[in-house]
Amino acid sequence: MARIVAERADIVPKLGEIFREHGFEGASLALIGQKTGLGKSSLYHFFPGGKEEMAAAVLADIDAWFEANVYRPLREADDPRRAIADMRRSVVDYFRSGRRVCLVGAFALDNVRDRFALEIRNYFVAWTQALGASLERAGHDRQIAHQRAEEAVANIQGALVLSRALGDPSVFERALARIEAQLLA
Amino acid sequence: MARIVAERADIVPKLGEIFREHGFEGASLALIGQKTGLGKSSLYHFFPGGKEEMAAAVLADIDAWFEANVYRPLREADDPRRAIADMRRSVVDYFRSGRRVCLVGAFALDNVRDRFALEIRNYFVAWTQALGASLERAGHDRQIAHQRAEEAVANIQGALVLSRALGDPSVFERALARIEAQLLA
DNA sequence: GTCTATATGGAGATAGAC
DNA sequence: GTCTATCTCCATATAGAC
Repeated sequence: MARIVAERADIVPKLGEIFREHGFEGASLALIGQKTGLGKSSLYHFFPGGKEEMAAAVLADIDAWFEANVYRPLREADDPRRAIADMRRSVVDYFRSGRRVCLVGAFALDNVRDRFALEIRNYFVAWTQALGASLERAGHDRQIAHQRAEEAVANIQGALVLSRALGDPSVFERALARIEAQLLA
Repeated sequence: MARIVAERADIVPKLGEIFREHGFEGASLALIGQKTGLGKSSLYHFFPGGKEEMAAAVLADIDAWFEANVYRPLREADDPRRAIADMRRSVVDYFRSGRRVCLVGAFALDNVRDRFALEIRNYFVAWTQALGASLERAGHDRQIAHQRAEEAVANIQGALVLSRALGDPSVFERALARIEAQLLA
């Protein structure tokens, strides 16, 4: 099972952290090599497409994580209100109370936005639709459910921006408490 | 008055647009030279500190604009509720219904965040305090006013992220209508 | 799969003439 | 204040041995 040699699957999460901390352009191959402990040759062995392929792999990894841990629970849970409360916990945890940046949100504001426009779009569409489905099953009108979901997803991003700008994780936690309350109201 | 030769004051707004569109690292000196019509020498004549000084000048310019057009009206207007409605209009206009990125928010998520940590922080603190002052004068408890202001400022950033990610300005406009309604409620 | 060495381009920045 | 020419450095990416 566990091998000494590197595998793509081991590297991708590390790449994610590096991109989160330094951004796409700020994550030089030298830095990536340093942080992953891999030489450039190894990196190109795993990702022949270079940095762009690395970022794409990270985005796919993020998508898979949210699909399994956020979207699907929202869509399929027996109790939609409980699923929303679970979402809050997952999200606060995932973003480390706002200390961790949302890579997709950061990409959306960044120079790379055009290169990953589809992935960025899909992330937010999927989240909004899954949350909308939960709200609908919780008894809301379809239109209202979608509106509220969109609002919540946007507000989470806003909380990430502000809490990072102020260097204050409590901003994020308070915001997520409010967002959950609004969703459950 | 109006001279042919370039002045710092003429260049800074252009720099702002370039940084908004391409990010700090994506705005190469070659690109800046191209878009401003100035050679590198001229740019270094105006900004001996290079790109960092350019970005600092842009942030100072943004701060001055918000101070004059947003913060001061919020603090000093006779009718605080009217000031909040004016803020919404100013903000929708300024961000071109979400088509224009908030440079400060983008910097907050970017690699350059540490270099401009103070300016980024001040932007959001000033906005939150000015809006909080308006809400207080509108009759809210000090604590509540601050909370609501922080929430609104964060939500505006979230609206910018989402509307850009979806490529849909209507997301931004709807969000700002909601935000205004929540502030005036 | 990982190493060392290297190609090549573009980045930020500067010098000095005009 | 703006030009042309140039410096230096580091970026991404590749080649080929092991």
